[in-house]
Amino acid sequence: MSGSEGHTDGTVGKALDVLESVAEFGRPVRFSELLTNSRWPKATLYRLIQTLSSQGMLAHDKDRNTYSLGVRLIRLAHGAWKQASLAPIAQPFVDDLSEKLGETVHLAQLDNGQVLYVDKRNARAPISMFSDAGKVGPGYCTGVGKAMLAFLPEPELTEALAKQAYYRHTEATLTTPEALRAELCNIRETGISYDREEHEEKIICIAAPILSLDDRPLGAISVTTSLLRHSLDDLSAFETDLKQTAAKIATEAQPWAFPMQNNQNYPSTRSQ
Amino acid sequence: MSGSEGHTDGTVGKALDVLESVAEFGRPVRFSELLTNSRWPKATLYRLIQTLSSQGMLAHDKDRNTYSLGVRLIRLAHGAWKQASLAPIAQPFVDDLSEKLGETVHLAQLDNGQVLYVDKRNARAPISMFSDAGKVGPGYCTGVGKAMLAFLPEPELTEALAKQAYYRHTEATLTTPEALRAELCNIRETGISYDREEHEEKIICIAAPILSLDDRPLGAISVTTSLLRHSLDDLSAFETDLKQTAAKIATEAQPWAFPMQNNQNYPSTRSQ
DNA sequence: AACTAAGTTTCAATATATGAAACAAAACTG
DNA sequence: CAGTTTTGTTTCATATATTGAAACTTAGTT
Repeated sequence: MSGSEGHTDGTVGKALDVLESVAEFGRPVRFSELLTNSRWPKATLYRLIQTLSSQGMLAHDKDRNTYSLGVRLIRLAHGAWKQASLAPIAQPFVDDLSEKLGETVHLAQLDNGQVLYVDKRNARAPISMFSDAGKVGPGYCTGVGKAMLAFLPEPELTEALAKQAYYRHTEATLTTPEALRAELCNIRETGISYDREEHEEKIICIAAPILSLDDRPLGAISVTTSLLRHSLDDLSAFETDLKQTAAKIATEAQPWAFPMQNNQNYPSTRSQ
Repeated sequence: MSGSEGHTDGTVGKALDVLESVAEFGRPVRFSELLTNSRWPKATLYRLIQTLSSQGMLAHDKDRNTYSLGVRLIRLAHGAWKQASLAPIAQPFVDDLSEKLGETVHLAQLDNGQVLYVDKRNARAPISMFSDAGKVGPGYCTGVGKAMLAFLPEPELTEALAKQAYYRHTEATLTTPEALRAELCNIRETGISYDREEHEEKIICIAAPILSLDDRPLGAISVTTSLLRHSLDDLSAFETDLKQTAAKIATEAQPWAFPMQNNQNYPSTRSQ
């Protein structure tokens, strides 16, 4: 129910929107379920679904008459992850950092005002693949989100700020664009962003942006921990390592000349 | 250059085809490069690319005028991975198996006649996310591929066999549909499939299909090793564990009633 | 068997995509 | 730095694909 409903980009836009609805359900879904939530009439939706199924973007379960996201997406995403995400480049540096600090490390990028996690290392335990990469989170109340927003140049920043949900997750959540803007200003000066239980009780994090030569945010990297184990002051001890890692990734990323994930204005899914 | 060129599924099909071409390049690509490999005239391709970019499926680098796959795909794929892949369900079992055997374990599904890896555990070393999941491999010369093909019911099998590249990777590669059919017949009887250096010299593997109640292949799981460390005979010692793991995953997957990845007939990318 | 809901097909009206060709803007070239 | 080539963008009449109300079929209920 958020976002600018705007542009449909013809049939393709509609088809992608359908894909997004199926994704939102998070489970195999029936035609009629999609229909109730759909902006398009029965026949239109029906044909879109047929097309997507025949294309392998949706998988149709004949027995139950349900649709899920198709595995073709996984194949395509692998390509996206390799060519348009910082993850493959950042991998060794993220490894080093997580090993040195022994805490959970996140690597994220901006996607349409939201945070998209592209890599992660858990405190211990090797983690398994897609379960974490590909996840989305809010921009306005996460360490990585604020770190990237803080360095977004003006036209885009306003757009991104307008897309935030400003839902009060905790006492500490910043719930107005004004409060957020002030915080971002501060972050831009220090080059470091904190999440002070703004997204989840007892969970804190320190994050640094990964910046291009012209100071545009390519991504962000963060160290997350729990108040049960560390205080905010403890986190600040990670600042130097974090900034160094971010700098290394930025250097490495520069030659590859990263595609700015700009100008995207597809109807966003829920964003809290 | 392969596959059935056939169905375009209107604009949506064309757009997805463009996406696929960008994926095939594996690097940021210019409009003109896409144009040379494109079946559509300039203006058409141009508008498709514009639409895809505005939708976040492609990322446009203004400076270099190149296009890459967009991060939106990663978000969508996360959904696909969670709802349409065996990976989340199989995770604990794959963990157990890889820990017990100390060898590389692959979890795969069929996608349009090809093998799509949806999870992986390395012999040691925690591996990072998308770097492995999302990869594709050939069906006709991998352990998991043959394990799944062997249990494909007739109409689909013929279709799948027709999509194989039959490229001779090694001496041992089966390079004709006939030879493959014979091998599949054998696999169906034993319930176990071997890769005897058919894809890569010195690399061998043992695989078992993960079957639904009506014996359709939901996926396959394999243990891979090198001839430098193990013989084919050694591998057969893993048979019991492998089959048990496959059975456990199948049981767990049943209630979720898996979307059969059927009837897909989108123009396949290169398939060797 | 009668009823209801879910899924599929039809078809004329309409919106959309098409693509040849003209145009504009970069990128070379001498 | 004018001239030339290549690459990228726009135009517009035409062809085509999409639309959606309604009819229809099939599956599920009572």
